[in-house]
Order: sequence, then structure tokens, then C-alpha cells
Amino acid sequence: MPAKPTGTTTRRADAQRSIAAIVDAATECLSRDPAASTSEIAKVAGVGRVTLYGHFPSRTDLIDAVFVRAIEGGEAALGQVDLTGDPRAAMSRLIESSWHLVDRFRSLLVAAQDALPPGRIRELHADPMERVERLIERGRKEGVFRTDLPTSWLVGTMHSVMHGAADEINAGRLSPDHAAEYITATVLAAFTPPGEPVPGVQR
Amino acid sequence: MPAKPTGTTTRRADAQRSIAAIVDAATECLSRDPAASTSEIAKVAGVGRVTLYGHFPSRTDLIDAVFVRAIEGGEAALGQVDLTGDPRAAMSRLIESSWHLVDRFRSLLVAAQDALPPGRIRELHADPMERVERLIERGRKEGVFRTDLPTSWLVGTMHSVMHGAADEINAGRLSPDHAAEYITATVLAAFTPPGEPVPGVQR
DNA sequence: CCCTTGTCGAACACCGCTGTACGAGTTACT
DNA sequence: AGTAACTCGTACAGCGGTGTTCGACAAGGG
Repeated sequence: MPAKPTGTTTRRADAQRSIAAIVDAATECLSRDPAASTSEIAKVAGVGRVTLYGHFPSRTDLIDAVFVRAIEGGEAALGQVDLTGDPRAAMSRLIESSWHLVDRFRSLLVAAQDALPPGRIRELHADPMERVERLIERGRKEGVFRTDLPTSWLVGTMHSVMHGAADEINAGRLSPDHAAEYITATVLAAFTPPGEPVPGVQR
Repeated sequence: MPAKPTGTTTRRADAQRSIAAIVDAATECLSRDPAASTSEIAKVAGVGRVTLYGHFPSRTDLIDAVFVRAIEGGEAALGQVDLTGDPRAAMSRLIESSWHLVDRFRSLLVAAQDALPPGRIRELHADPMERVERLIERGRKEGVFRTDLPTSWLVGTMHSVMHGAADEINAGRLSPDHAAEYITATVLAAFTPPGEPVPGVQR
């Protein structure tokens, strides 16, 4: 039985490799099928199912770990995006980066949604969410984003359009190459204040 | 054992009542929980589980029946919407009607998505889809909807925003009263050609 | 009024999943 | 080299779902 992480226990190198393999495999499997079983994951990880349960008490704990790691990686990527200057240009850059993450992890998000307790996901999404909100708020103050709809709605719209794009790709109606471009054009138009002209391609 | 619908068999009045109750119950249950079991459905229908299987060979067949009926009802409602005149006003009316359907049946759609074969849903959605496409095409020809993005993308955007609104309501971030208004404002802005001003509230 | 058609509950077989137990074998740290 | 940590396969228990079978019992239709 693997040592429990009580206090300052240091895992054996062997175990660390297993854990890494399991989390990697889980990320891969859950990204393909949100309902992937522990058997599948263990198999892909090249590990016995028992070993998996040795490190993660339950399927839920594993998903949580995977989700946390995905969020951390996403945060790192998003943190490097330059959000200064023209809010519309900044939004374009943010969408470009966010899109790749959504495309890669949206299936994992589904897995998390019906495995993790309700509040957990919002809790982990708080930071990325706040980043988007701040940018939108700034755009509103500068008069380039509409103020006749709540900020939370605009955030939701951005999410919806990105997830919709993933669906379109899944259905074969959209080439992945065009996704970011289409999303940006759509979101910037949707964010434009009534009466103001919709911005053209700025590239 | 209930009579199989071989040829021109006429069901007994009793059976017809049961079938109706089952389909109603299934619609209600699946609209709350896409993974509702046959036991739950039978219970809500006030009917034994065996009776259910007497009329529907499998859970899948039941879901198909429910889905078909929902689509038919939706088609009837959508068929009465006036799509002539200003494309933007027509789109407002179409969204208003479509929204209620999406709000009511989106959970059922999820159930259908992971129970019915892939092509089946698109097959049943063909008609409503075409109606939206035609309106968008007309708007494009008249110069009020953008032509720099594919029609299929615009259709998808409309769907995404509506489903996103349902999510927002679910999360308690949006009041159902504002949904249609927000969706319309967002979609009409998203559809506006670059360079053209976003339309204000037209009511 | 009688017979077909439906209905019911309980029980059963089957499936796949989660999580646990056992016992023997392997691998890493010291 | 020796010990603790780790891994493995198999097997088991439990759960909840689907679909079927059985036998007894209503209820509709000609």
C-alpha cells in the first residue's frame, strides 16, 4: 500500500512516476470521453487499476486532481496575455489564447461537472473568470463595449460562443483553423454598443 | 403482452392512455434529468415498468418517441411565426419563440444526444434548422446581416447564445424574464455587418 | 358475456462501474 | 543487503441500470 501523504512524507520515485502517468492518462481519456472509467484510465496509464486507487481514494479525487492541474496550466498561459491597450485588441488576444484551452479541455469540464460538487468548479474558475470580467469592465468604461447588458452576460456570451465553436468543429461544420477568427469577429460584434459600428478585421 | 403494431393493428383505449401517460411522464422526467431511468418515468406515469416495456421495446425507442413529439410541437409553434418584413424584426420574433422551446427542451436534447444514434438528431432538426437558415440568408441578401462569416456559423451562434442563456438561468445569474431580450440584443449585434451600426432596442 | 388485450408486481439474469481485500512479486531508497 | 514502499492480477461485494419472464388479475371490445 502506498504511503499516505501524511505530513511531510516523501513519495518514492516509482510512485511519482505512476501518479504522473495516471494524471496524464486521465487527462487524455477524459478529454475524449467525459465518462471514461477508471479501468480505461489505468490501462492507458500502463498501470493496474489497484495502483490507481492506491493514489486516488476515489474517481472523484482523481478528476479533481486532473481538473486542478488543467486549470493551473491554463492560468499560466492566460497570465502571459497582454491585456493592456485597446480593449478590443486585448480581447482578441485573450480569445485567441482562451480558445485553445476551451478546445482542449471542454470535455474534461463536462467530466468535472457531473463528478465534482457544484461549487468546486466555480471555485477553481474564479481567477480566469475575474480576468475576463476586468477586461470587459475596462472596455465598458472606455465606451467600446456595450453597457446595456450585464457584464456577467457578456462573459457568458464569450463562453457560449467558444463552446459553440467546439461543437461546430465536432460536427465537421467548422475548420479548426478558422475558429479563433470567427469567435473573435462574433464576440467583438456582440460586445459593440448599440449605435456604434461593428469593428472590421483588425489584423 | 400488448399487441405489436404489426400492420393496421388498432390499440385498445386502455393502452392509448398508458402510452400517452408514459410519453408525458418521460418528457417531464427527461426535461429535469437527462439520465432519468425507466423506473422513474414509469412511476411518474403511474404505470408499471413492465407496461412501459410493453409499449417501447427499449429506453432508446422511448426517448426517440418523446423527442419526435417535442420536435413536432416545436415545429407547430415556430411555423406560426411571421418571418416576413425587416429581417431583424423577424429574427427577434423567431428568437422569442425559439427561446421558450430551447428553455423547455434543452435537457431533453441532452438525453437524446447520448441515447440516440448520431445522425438521428440532425435528421429531426433539419426542418427548424432550414427555417433559420432561410431567414439569415434573406437578411444577408438585404445587407442587414453580415456576409463575412458562413451562414452555418451564424446559425450556430444563435443556438450557442440561447443555450448559454439557459445555463445562466440554471446558475442563477440570469432572470428568465430578461433572457429573450438579452439573447435578441446579443444575436442581432453579432449578426451586424462590420462597419454597420449595431441596432438598438426596437420594440 | 366472453375472449383478447393490457396491466401489475415481483423476481431474475445481465451488464458495467466503483471500491476493497488478499497475497505474491518488484522496485527503490539507505 | 535488507526493509519499507510500491505494484500487480484476480477476485469479490455492492450498486444501479436495462430488459425479460412468469402468473394472476383487470378491463376494453365485439
